[in-house]
Amino acid sequence: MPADRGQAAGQPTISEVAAEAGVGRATAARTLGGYGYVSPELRERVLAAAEKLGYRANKLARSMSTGVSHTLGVIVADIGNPFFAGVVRGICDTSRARGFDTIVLSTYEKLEEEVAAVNVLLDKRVDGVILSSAAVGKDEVAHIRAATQRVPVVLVDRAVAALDLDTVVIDNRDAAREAVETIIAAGHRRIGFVWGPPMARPPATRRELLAEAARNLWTDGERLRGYLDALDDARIPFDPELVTVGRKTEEQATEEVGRMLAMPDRPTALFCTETDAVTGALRALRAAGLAYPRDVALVGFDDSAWAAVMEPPLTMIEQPVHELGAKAAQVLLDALEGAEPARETHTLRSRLIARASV
Amino acid sequence: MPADRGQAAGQPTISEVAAEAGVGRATAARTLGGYGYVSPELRERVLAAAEKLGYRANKLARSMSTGVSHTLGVIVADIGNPFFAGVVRGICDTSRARGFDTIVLSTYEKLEEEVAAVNVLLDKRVDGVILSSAAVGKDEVAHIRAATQRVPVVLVDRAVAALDLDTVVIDNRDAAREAVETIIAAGHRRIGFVWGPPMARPPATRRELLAEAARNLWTDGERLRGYLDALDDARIPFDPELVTVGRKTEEQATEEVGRMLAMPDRPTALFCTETDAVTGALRALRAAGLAYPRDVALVGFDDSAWAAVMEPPLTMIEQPVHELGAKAAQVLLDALEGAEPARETHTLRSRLIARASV
DNA sequence: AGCGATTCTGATACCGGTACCAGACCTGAA
DNA sequence: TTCAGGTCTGGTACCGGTATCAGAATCGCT
Repeated sequence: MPADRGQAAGQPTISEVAAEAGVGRATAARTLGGYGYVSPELRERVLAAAEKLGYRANKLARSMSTGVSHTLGVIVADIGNPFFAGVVRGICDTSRARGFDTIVLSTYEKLEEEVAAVNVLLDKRVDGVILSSAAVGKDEVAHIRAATQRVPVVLVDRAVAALDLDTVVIDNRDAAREAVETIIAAGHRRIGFVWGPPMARPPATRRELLAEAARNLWTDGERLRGYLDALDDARIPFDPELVTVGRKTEEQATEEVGRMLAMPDRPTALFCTETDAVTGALRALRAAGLAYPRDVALVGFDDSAWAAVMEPPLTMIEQPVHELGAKAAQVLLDALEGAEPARETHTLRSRLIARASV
Repeated sequence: MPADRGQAAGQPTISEVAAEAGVGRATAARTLGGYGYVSPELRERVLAAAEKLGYRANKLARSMSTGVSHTLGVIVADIGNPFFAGVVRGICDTSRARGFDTIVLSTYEKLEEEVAAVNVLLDKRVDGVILSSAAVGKDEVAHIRAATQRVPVVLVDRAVAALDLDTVVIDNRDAAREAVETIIAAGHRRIGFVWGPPMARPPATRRELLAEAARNLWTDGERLRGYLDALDDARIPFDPELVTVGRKTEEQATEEVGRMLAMPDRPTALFCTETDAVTGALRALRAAGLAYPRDVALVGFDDSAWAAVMEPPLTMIEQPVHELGAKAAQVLLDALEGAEPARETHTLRSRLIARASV
């Protein structure tokens, strides 16, 4: 006799329900699965039996049989980042509303974790994948390409140039330009850029910087371009000394901003491309005995409750995180329902919340 | 001929690998599954065939057959809360290290979502569940009890009195007492408590407040008790007017703190039990034209980068979020590996980070 | 050489669902 | 009465793995 492997204590199966109701297995399955013909009378009997036994369909078995799991896979760079937490919530809300579960995986910005995550999702036979990838170059997208051959994939927050996929992003470049324009309008001409693409040393030229940007995260590149756009429009020369260098950590931001602040012609304004860059900059400001907006103006990405309660409150860029996730889920779900994949980029608008830091 | 349901484009199965290698299905399965006997020669052939076809085991099918999914289910109250994000990371890190995947679900503090989440996880046949529940009373734990009959369940962050389960929490009561003691040591005697259990109106008595607390989230109750402990030790009479009332939102905190601040004998210190309570209090302070620590001292739960960069920096309680998750995962995994469930409560220590707000 | 033990293989029956299909039963029209 | 057609049921073959087991091949030992 085979052991009762695969059967947790007393999980009733459809066969048991059928036996209890005194009908065939197929009939019970049709009733419980909600497909095919079944007379009201038998239906009633089956339902009663299922109720009595506390039957719950084994979704694993169902997925096996149908090949559909009604589950979306989500891979984000860092679930601990409120930005992604918001995006995930948007995804969950809309997919839930359309009858799909979600499995969320976080890569903590590591490409190898991302590859592993894709495999986990594929192994679990999710129906589709939403991904904010750390991949950039052609040689880093093999796992994504492999995934697209199995299930629809939509990119969120970060476009990947090497890939032609449905993508949902915000207007990073415009948002950055608007922020820097605001700074310029307040009379500043020496504007530091905190958290560009990580480089070993300051770029020698603007060209070198852009080349490096192209080899890094799409969002960073876009925000950098927006910064340069604003500088160009105002005919402010680009100074390579005014962009941070090195790894993207709060500590590094503190250090680099400290370096800028120590320059004889130090920046009078700082544009921070992420929330950790803001806190890092703030630390540097304090260390240098400087205050905003008096000594230096400050604008950053990713608004939060904290930014609003700072004294003075911070001018920040608010991203439509929930909509970003919702839209991504919608695009994916539509594709799953047979809509022709348009492979287009959906760009959502962010918003500059002017407060008192510039 | 049956349609090719269940089979995504070109996913090779074990049968195809077996055919390609010219061996029986069972032999291929043994090789790829890593169990049973198989000669080096055939093993080599099978491996080569699998490689050639790009075979990946269907974990769904495997789970069906073995009844084990190597997946942990995690249900937290709000993944958007950095506290829980940290806990989740702790869980993921350790379960990953021990060969388990995790499925994370967020209930956004709604009990019905929690019930649904439990069902989703059970339907997906996870091997165990880690849960920070919003349930309190005996009548709210049916879903948890049902889950425990199928798989091991460990509670994290929030104990549930009605349940006898393995539980991993922090020393909320002690932490709160220590924080309030610090405030008292600085000479304060009128100390507001921001974000107690939600009540319609201020409690008439201390007894009523405690009764209400018992009907609410465990953490809130513990923190409240710690507050009262410190008051008692210092022989400071309890004033019901000094605890906030109403729903637990940042707005409500702002409003209630505003009310306190308008009192003739207003509090000279505020103890905030959660991060949103801190930002809410800060808003109220600003609205009242008051500054900390000059006019009122401030201590709050859940340290963050922002708290450190505030001017002046905030004294906060830091919770060991990562350890909390890691420990919970460890306890669950041990139970899964057959360790006798001890059904004990593991209490982790938090830490008061003294900065400049008191 | 004979024979039991050991090594190894591949049928085959599961797991718990879904899908197909043959056929029973019941109509109603010719 | 017969038969075409519809309604409804349950047997059975899947899905892609794992587990059992009978038996073939090989081996060592007397």
